[in-house]
Amino acid sequence: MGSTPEVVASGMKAARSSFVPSFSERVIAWQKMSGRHDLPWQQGGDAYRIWLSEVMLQQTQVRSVIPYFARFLERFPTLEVLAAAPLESVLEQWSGLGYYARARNLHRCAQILVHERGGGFSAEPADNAQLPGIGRSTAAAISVFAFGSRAAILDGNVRRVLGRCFGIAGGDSPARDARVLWDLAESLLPESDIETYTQGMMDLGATVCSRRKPSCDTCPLQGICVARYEGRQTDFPQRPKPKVLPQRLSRLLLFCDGRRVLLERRPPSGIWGGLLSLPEWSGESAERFAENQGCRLVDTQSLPPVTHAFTHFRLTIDVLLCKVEIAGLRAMEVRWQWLPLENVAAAALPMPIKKLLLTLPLQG
DNA sequence: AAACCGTGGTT
DNA sequence: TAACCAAGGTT
Repeated sequence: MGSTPEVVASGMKAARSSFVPSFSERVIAWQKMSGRHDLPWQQGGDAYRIWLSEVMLQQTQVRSVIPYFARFLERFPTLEVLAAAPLESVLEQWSGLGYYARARNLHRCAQILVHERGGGFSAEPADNAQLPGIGRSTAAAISVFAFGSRAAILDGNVRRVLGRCFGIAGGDSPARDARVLWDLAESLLPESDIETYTQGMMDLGATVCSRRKPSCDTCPLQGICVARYEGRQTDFPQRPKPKVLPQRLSRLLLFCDGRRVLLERRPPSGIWGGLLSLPEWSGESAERFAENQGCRLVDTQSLPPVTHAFTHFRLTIDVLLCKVEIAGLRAMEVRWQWLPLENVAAAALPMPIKKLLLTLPLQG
């Protein structure tokens, strides 16, 4: 019984189409073979760990996050422990990781989940996107990895992969680009294997489809990528014009009696919001400042300026080191705190301040 | 819409 | 070394 030409033809057609993998099939196959599978938050990830990792990874590289992730989980093993902890201890664990609104939002989010939302996340991305610190992409990632929901992420990696593969360079309207990319991301979702696909898009962007030197020869999308076809990989995504960073100057006081340093709680919003730092000095006399803090000024010394680069400005820090004797414990406002030197490393301090205090010979 | 919000590593 | 870059969200 030979096959009819029609059967053969349709069979060939079916066979042929199965050998032209779809976008998602390419990503999934690549992920299984070449993606990352041993990141700490990929091991038996419950929603709490997945959420924590996604927030820590916002604008932050994997290598930087790994030690913070482990320490944070050791201190706050569960969502309930985190919700019950004081914000101060959360900021202590976050110290050095940057973008401290993430830590404040994380803490608030934990309390909302525990006290108002039945103790956990929803499988529905739109629900989770209502929570503080969780936008559309992070909400989708949580729903995908914790619940297997079918939702699209659009982080920097996915933007770059899609922008290159489909030749979306943008330009005049970032809002329109975002809408196009989100629609594209959703239209490409596979019917199954959503976790592998989502991790694959992230890993592809992080390893193969990198910003400067993409490894197109090992890319599963090399046959369908517009940017590669046109040799314009580095045109995607289009980068905004660099702006001249403003220069700011901050004058800080370092009061130390040989055993403790005087710190001031920063306002809850703005740069280093909610952290402890050295008190800002408006220029009044150091003697007067000392008097107000209930201590006697023994010696002062200007330290070499410290420079620090933020995303949107450069900061020069002038520090006046003041050796003091604490005269008496007067009632201070809660924002003031004498911190023992041995507690500096674990305190909720901005990194440049922590490094300064750990570098200086303040003992004795 | 655009500004704001950290830090460490790479080039 | 200065500039660039990295798993965004909020206001």
